[in-house]
Amino acid sequence: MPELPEVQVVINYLNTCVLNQEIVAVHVPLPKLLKNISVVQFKKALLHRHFKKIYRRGKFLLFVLDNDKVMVSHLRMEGKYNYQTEFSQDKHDHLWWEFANGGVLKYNDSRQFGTIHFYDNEAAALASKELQKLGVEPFSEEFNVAYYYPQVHASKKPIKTFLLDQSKVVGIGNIYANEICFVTHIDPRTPACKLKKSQVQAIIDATQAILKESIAFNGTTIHTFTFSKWKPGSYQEKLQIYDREECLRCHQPIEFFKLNQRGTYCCKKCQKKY
DNA sequence: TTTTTTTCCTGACAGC
DNA sequence: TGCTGTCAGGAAAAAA
Repeated sequence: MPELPEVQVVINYLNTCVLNQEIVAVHVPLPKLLKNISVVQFKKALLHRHFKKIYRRGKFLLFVLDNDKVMVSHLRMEGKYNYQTEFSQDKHDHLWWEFANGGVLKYNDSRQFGTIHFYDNEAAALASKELQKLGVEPFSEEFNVAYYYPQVHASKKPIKTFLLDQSKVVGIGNIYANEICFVTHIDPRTPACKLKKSQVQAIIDATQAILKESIAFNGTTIHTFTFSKWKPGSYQEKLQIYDREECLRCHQPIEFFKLNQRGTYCCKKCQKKY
């Protein structure tokens, strides 16, 4: 389940293998993946072009073509990219590009939740319905107390749910939201508005530290599918509370419950509710 | 307006 | 073995 670190790792990977290669064929066996363009138009738009720049905004991947048009991909739950030097089709490969050098980039998505949009240029992509409402990047200078605290203070949502809100700060998903609450000793159910400025600062610091460290470990891989050629990350070994039964700090059993339909972990002793 | 619930989808797994 | 039910979760849409 890709959150910001996983998407960044994918971006780094794609930049090593598919940049500046001429696309000679496009296959889309699952047309519903394409949200605002037909299969015919999509193929026509990509044929004989190449990707000149690949980067991310939040959890969205932007593939900029040499004619400035942009493909925007969101992996949602299980989407993944695999590059192969020789083509072999795996189960759930829903889209792939063949390059002039013989390489193939495949998009694989067992749950079919991922989306692909297509825009005339970067400005149009960034102004689109999906990207336009995104909040600040967690590694940017804009992600600071002056920006975040007033919004946290104005919300009655549980803090963990608030952290997942991509219109405030992008990139945090369920796993890292759990980790951030644990590291900052805050019960995930605490209403956001109850938190002090110093705690919001601690959340900002923890968010940046955790996401950064996870990228260094190639992200978190919770579900590994045998058909995937994608090299899994190893940050799951560093997770302090997600998927654990006993607290690393105090060895008490960790409480597990659903908070707004999301699996939530909390150590009653180490995390305080306000 | 803000927050919560439902929906999308398939594979893994538990229980019978 | 094989069926049924439940769960996982990002984000849009619908409901409260």
